[in-house]
Amino acid sequence: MGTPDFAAKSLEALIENKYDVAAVFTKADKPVGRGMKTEFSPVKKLALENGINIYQPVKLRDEAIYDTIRGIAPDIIIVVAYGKIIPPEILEIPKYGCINVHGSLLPKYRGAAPIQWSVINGDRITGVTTMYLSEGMDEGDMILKEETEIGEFETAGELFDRLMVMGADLLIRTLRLIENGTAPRIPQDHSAATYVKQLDKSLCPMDFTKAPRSCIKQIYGLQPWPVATIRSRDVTYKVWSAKYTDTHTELAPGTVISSTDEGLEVACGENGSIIITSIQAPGKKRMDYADFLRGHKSFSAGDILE
RNA sequence: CGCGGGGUAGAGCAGCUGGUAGCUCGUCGGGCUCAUAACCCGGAGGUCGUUGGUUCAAAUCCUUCCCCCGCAA
Repeated sequence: MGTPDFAAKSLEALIENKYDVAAVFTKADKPVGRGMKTEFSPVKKLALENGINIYQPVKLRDEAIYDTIRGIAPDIIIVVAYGKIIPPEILEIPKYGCINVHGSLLPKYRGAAPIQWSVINGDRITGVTTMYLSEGMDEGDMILKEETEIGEFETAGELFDRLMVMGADLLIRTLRLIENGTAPRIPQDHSAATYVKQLDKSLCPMDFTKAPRSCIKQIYGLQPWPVATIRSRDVTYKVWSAKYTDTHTELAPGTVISSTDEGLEVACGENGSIIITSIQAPGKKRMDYADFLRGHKSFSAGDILE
């Protein structure tokens, strides 16, 4: 059961490793994207290509669904980013239970957007965890974990792509342990749990009162969506990349220090600054700051970014 | 038919109440200078996304299609 790319990668691994995928559950198709065209989810596309039965129930908490799943009689149910809560009645059906692949080192970052938050918060290490599903949100016993370092300028999207590969690999290793009956059940330390919420645009405006590293991490953690922004003279610009500086300034956070081909240097918290090197104006595409300067009324030193 | 913005020299933009195109940077040549990414002079470089139409005349007005971007999901 799953929906986006992250889940499709795991499904792909199952297929490549000759696991018998009896059925796939994915969210109902709905209009998406420009023009509101209806696109199939990545998981559905992959399932179609491989001739796997597809189910797209609107709600799972339904006796008819339970019967359907009992009819399929799965040995195990694998849930990856399905986007729905699995009712306890379903958890009881497979003899080996239900397992999940999560994009963080549990119990840290339970919830919706663990990968993005690990970047935004400036973590240096993150990873993926496989676990048994329980009734609580990401509270089940853990099976395997794998760690990885987060690059200083790695975007959440890039990390996402790496973790979905790691996750798929970890899933296969987890299944092998379960098949051998040697899979551990490691209870989570619930007192150490943290929860993260889905990202939204309220996180976008740059908060220059924070330290330079936090500013940098805000920029890279919000990619590819929803993307950090700055605002000046009633125009909002997306900020795509930035670098550190060795500047020490007394200027108020958000003040433009300089605007050159090198980039837009802005004062941050802790008397530091960052230099924005890639930006996007409304209706335009992303461009290097030097290119942006050619045809736009640029920012000037002393401007205060909102 | 979900809403909206845009496709003009290598790059970024202006022109768009119609008269065969301009700015900044880059590039080439020359000059100035101890010197320079500075300054001055000059040159090259454009099927104005595509199709058809209106007109004496269209980048500018109408039309077909393609592509990019934002919102919304």
